[in-house]
Amino acid sequence: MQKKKVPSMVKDEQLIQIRREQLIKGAVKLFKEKGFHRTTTREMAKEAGFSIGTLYEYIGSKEDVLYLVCDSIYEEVRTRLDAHLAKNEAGMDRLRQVIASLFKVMDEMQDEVLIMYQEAKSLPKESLSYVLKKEAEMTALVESAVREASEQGSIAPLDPTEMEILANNIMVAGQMWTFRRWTVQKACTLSEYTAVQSKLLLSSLTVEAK
Amino acid sequence: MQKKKVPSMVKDEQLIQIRREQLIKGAVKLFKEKGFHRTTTREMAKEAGFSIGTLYEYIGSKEDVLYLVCDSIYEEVRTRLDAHLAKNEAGMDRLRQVIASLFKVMDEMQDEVLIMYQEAKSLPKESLSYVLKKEAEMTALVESAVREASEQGSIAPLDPTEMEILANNIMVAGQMWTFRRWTVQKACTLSEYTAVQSKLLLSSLTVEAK
Amino acid sequence: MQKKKVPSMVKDEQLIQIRREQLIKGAVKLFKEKGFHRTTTREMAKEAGFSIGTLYEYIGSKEDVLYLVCDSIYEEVRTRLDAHLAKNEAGMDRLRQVIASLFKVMDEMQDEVLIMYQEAKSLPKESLSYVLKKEAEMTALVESAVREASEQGSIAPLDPTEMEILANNIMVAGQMWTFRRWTVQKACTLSEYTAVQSKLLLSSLTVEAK
Amino acid sequence: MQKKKVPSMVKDEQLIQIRREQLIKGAVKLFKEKGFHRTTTREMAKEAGFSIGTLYEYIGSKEDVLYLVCDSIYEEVRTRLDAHLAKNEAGMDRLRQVIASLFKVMDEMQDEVLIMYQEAKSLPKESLSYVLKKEAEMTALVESAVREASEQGSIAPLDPTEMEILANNIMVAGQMWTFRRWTVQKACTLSEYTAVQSKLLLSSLTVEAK
DNA sequence: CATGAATGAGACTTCATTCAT
DNA sequence: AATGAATGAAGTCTCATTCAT
Repeated sequence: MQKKKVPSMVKDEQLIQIRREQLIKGAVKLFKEKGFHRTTTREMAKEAGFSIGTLYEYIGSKEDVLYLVCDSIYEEVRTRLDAHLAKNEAGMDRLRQVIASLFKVMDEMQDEVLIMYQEAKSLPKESLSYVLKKEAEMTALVESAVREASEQGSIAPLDPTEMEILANNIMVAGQMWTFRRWTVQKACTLSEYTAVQSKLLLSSLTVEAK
Repeated sequence: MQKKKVPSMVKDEQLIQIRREQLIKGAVKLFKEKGFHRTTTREMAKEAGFSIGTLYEYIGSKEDVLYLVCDSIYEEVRTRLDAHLAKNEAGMDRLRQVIASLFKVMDEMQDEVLIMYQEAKSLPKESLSYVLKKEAEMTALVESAVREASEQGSIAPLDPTEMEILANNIMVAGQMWTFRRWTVQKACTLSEYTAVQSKLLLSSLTVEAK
Repeated sequence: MQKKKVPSMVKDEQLIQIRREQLIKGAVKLFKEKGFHRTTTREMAKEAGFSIGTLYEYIGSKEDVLYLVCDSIYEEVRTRLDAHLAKNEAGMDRLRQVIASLFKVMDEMQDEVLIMYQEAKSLPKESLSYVLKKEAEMTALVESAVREASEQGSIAPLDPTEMEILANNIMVAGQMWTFRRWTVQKACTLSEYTAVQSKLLLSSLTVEAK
Repeated sequence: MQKKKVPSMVKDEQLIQIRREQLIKGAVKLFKEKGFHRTTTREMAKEAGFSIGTLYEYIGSKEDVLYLVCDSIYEEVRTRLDAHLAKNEAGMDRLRQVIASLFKVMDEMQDEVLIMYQEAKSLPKESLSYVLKKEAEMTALVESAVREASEQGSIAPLDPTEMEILANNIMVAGQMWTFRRWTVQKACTLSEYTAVQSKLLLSSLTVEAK
């Protein structure tokens, strides 16, 4: 569950950071095109702009690249989400804001999100746990917004299980925008999608004015 | 978009059927454990109970096995779903029945469903289209139940986009039961899950008695 | 050096003959198209009109087919050559007749001759010896015609080595018509070729009238 | 018809040259023993002194080795022939020199020549065309010597078709020394062979003093 | 630190041959 | 005598990883 330490032969921490950023950027591009398994280490090195030998100065195995990519994607998602959620609202408004932000971020990072959900399963067990934990943290964030809204809501409040499932529904609705894109992005724009999902998902928490 | 014809050197159609069933059964087990890419053709043959030479009497390439597996899973899902939906109800009851049945089938076929959603992307383009089409058919089935319920409902009816997205939400809620199992199956049983999701997903179509 | 006995599980000698003729005919067609090594036993069986199991009732190994084919071709070449040489001439006329007949047969059996010269090397040693012996017999036939002509000639006779080489030159001239066809058949017709080669090859035995 | 570019993963052009020379040398030895089809890529690598992985750093496919071998043989034949033909003679002497040189080279490179004539047919079409073109160039060289001799000759000159066929006869006589070696090398030494063939092949261009 | 040539295990696939029916 | 499904050795080629320079 710990942040896994990816081994490197290089001492200079700053250089490691730079090289890994290059690496991740190239790898995302390649994984997007052909998936993790069909991408070779040589291709990764080339796309990153260095040699295969150098690649192995900064990672221990091919799987490390996948871990680096997944970790970086989650980090980025969190960063962006936090940025969107900077101004602190509360209750129902907060929840709507969370949904809108989540969807926005999912839209901005479509390719990365797709990679996460399609390739994470290839991570070694330990790395997978770590990534799943991060995902759980995000769900918890959503859930806490749900809880707040529920408590403040004008309707009979949801019980804990219901809140947990609703939080998951919201998360999945965000992911749906990318992994069912062929259907859902043909039907509407992101803002329409956000509006409709807010209505559908939150109707158990609201009474619409007639 | 056509059902792809997987080539075989064997003439006896019935034998082909038998062997492919053995093959699919073994492959599902292996894919479940290690994924498609990490499973070798030899392992597939062995698990199915025949030699590598025999394997290639019944398929043209490794990818054909994945196609066979995906196709068979969808076929099975449809068959089971149709069986569950035999008795014809209507309106809101019908929709609740569709949801319950869908979730039931997803629960029964957890491993298979997981494989579908994780490996389908590795299918060659054409086969992928075919599989996506099958998935779209199922979504359409759900959507028609939504439409019926919406029209009969006591609340302001949903517009077409809303109905489409709701149908997708329902489909995804079914899949969630398997691919977020570590979260959601820890929180509740299938029947609880079904009850909660019915409430949450359908609240936009119902007014709960106070 | 003996005519090799190709093993068969079948008793009926007549049937063996029939099946092997079918087999040879099909094999010649296939070898012509793709060579011996690139032709599979399955293809041979199919082209011959029976199953792979039946094929192995009439031969012991794939190489046997090649032997059968080569043997049959030589047999055919000899038969045709003998037919052409039926009317007995003598001396120079005989030699000219031998050349013309040889070339004629080579022309008629181009594909077969090509196969012989390209695939014979793949025969097992023993079979190869046998085939080479047949070829040596034909060369001997030519050589004897050369000898006769030389003795009867109006010019200083050739010594034995010269005669042997001349005989080989004549044989090779016949084969050239097929295996250098892209050059030589573009330059002239068979009868022109025969005339020219007779002049060139036999000029050491003749004095042309001035 | 272009010189085909055989792909390599290695950048150092000089190293490519070295490794390919090792490869060709080993391959010639193996092809000599068992032919192209019966030689495995592993054997090639081993004989060349490196691993199978390294082999594929320097070629794209097994067929590339055959092409490399054939190309190299022709190159070598040409180089040697040109060396032999350095001193410029003319007319009949030139033609005799060409024949002697050709035969000499064929004798020196017996194994290689045999490979060329037995395996070239297995080259992919394009490579085959390229090799045939090289062979045509050599024939043209011979033909031009024939033409010169014919024009200078004391006898009625040959017409173009006759000259072309004579050139082919000379080429084939050279090849005969290797591919009918079991007959012809038993009968005489190379210098005897050269003398006899010069007499036989060129008698149409000369009048021998009595 | 960077490079890239070398390695070899192991992947997929073919196909000659057998043998029960 | 005919069939064709089954077999598995063996072939070609890939690619993650190492290590000398």
